[in-house]
Amino acid sequence: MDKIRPYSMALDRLRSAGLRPTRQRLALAKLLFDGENRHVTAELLHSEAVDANVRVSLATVYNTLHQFTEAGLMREIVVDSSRSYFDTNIDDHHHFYFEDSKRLSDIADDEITVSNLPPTPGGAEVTRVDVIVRVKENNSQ
Amino acid sequence: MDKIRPYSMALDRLRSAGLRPTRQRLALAKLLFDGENRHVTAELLHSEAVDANVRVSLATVYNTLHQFTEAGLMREIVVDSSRSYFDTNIDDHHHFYFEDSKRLSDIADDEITVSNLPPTPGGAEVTRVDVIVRVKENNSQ
DNA sequence: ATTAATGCAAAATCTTTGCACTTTC
DNA sequence: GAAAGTGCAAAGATTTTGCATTAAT
Repeated sequence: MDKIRPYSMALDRLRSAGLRPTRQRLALAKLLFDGENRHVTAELLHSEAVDANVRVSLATVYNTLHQFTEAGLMREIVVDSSRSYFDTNIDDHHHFYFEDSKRLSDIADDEITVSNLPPTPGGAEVTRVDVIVRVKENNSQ
Repeated sequence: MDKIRPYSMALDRLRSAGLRPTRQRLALAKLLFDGENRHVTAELLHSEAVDANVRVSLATVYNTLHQFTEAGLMREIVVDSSRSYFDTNIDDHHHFYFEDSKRLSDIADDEITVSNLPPTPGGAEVTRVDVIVRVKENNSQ
């Protein structure tokens, strides 16, 4: 009884986010939330779905990623102006961005220190602080 | 003889970057580098050029911004996946991003402290560390 | 004259939309 | 069966490209 039950995990997650558990959403949630945290583009997730024999259109993948993000199940990371990344890790954290392979990896919040933030102009409210460490693999490629 | 000579400033800047000082590049350099540091999109710079009666196409503005960036005269800031921003400030620094007005403002390097950076995976070389403080004006708009 | 830059329109991305069809509740 | 979600193709938006023309050295 202590076995992981991924299907119902995804189901519960959708239910508590107020999203109808349709076949497409369940399949995408399974790809996204079963296992480790991940960083995906719409294109990547769509091709994974197709590979897994899930019939879903790219437009629906876009919609779904935005719905998951709005529902607080994921967040969007902006590192490359030509494509959007979505992260299943919604805890406070930061990123390495590998410019060659165009991949992301997490930096936990306690692995980095940002201090001395100046006051925001006009007392604007801080939505989020993103630290992006851009790196380049200087070996291959 | 201590007067500012913006035209030749732009000229010298282009010359030392190895870029031919064409009419379009000179005009754009003038818009960009005369005065305070600025953050521009291609669209914005193009419309400023048109307003200033400079005949230049949007494609050339894109090309020019990229050439200036490659030459180290500017740098690109990624904060919004739907548009590219270019910054005339090439010193180490960070940014506030106003999500409502879609505008940027600089945070000088010494106004913020990033410490305890973890080692890069595989010893990859750090290209740049970007801190983006996303803010929302909670008054108007 | 040679070489580089420009303009234009067309193509290439990536992302969103409109609407008929399908699925969930 | 009412309401919400999906697919598809088409439209949008931003950025890039190809090539003939123009300008800089």
